[in-house]
Amino acid sequence: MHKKIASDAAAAALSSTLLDWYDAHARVMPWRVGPAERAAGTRPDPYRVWLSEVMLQQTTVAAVRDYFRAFTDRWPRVTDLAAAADADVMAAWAGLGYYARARNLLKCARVVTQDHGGRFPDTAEGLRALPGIGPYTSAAIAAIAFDRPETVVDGNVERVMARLRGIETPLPPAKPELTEAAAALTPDKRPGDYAQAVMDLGATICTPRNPACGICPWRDPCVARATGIAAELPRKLPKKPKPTRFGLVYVARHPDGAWLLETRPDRGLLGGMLAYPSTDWTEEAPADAPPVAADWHDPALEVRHTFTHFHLRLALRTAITDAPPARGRFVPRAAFRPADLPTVFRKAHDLAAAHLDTGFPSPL
DNA sequence: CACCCGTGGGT
DNA sequence: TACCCAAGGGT
Repeated sequence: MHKKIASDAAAAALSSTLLDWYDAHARVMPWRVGPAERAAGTRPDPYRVWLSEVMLQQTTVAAVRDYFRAFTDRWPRVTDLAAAADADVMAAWAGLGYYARARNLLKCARVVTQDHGGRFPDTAEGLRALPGIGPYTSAAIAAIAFDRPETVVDGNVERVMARLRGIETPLPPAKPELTEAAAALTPDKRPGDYAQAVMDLGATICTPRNPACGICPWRDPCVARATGIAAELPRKLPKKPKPTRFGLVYVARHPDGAWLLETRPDRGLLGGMLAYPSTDWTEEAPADAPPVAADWHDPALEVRHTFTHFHLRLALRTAITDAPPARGRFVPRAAFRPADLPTVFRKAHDLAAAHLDTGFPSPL
């Protein structure tokens, strides 16, 4: 995308300083090639770079680690992932959030396998055409896996550039300006290490709240540090308040112990995920709409959960019935793992399971 | 372009 | 508690 590279001595000195810092402080991560391996000529595996970058979208390193290991243990190559069942991949992603990423991950693996012979395109443009790969991820894979001098711009880079250059334009309007600042510093040597260096800097030193300017490799050239406003940058436009929505969630068990579950439609919130049947989630309390005929109980318990753009309060309903469900299917106890549910439904499960174990007249 | 789309940790 | 934040992409 952004092919402009460091063109003057000052920019080259800045990127060189940061690469020196990176060589001394790079964090160890499961998807990174260590210095010894790199010295031996080992290149990063594009599949692992891609998988880690998609998992890391809007997500912390700590949250990703175990998922990355689980995925690469189970599906070591992109062709293995392409051959996986949709439900297995969605279940393995459960809890990580932004489930469209998992749907696009699988689409992408299948396109790479079927249309590209199992090999990822080695340019940002080629990568950008794949499902779930946008401006950031295409540049990151091209730089890290294929040594292309692409400019990688994520939230860390935006924050670091705003401070380094003292850019006070608020986000998101500042995006083009910050991207230009980042492009002017991108080196043509070791662009992948440089990209990871800026992101590591943002994650460990140039942090959102209390930046550790005293130990920053860029403390001397940093404009915001000089003017004392580092912690205030980048400025951001105010956000819209989150409304609260309400709904009912139905947890039914068959006398044989099976749970009544459904797979949500591919599009929209929690798309493609395993779930308990529920009403629509609306700002006015919705009407009761049980998925199966039963003597439904109201345990007076509520699940509270906050999504990206609204708060949710779900009233719990429980039942035990062997009636044929109008919606969803009974999943045998042995075939159901609560960890396969997205978090809001895992909360509902935990609440219902505790209730069914104690206060509910259950034959189970 | 504005909006939609999760989650867990930090303050 | 309530808010902020994270290695964004799709529509």
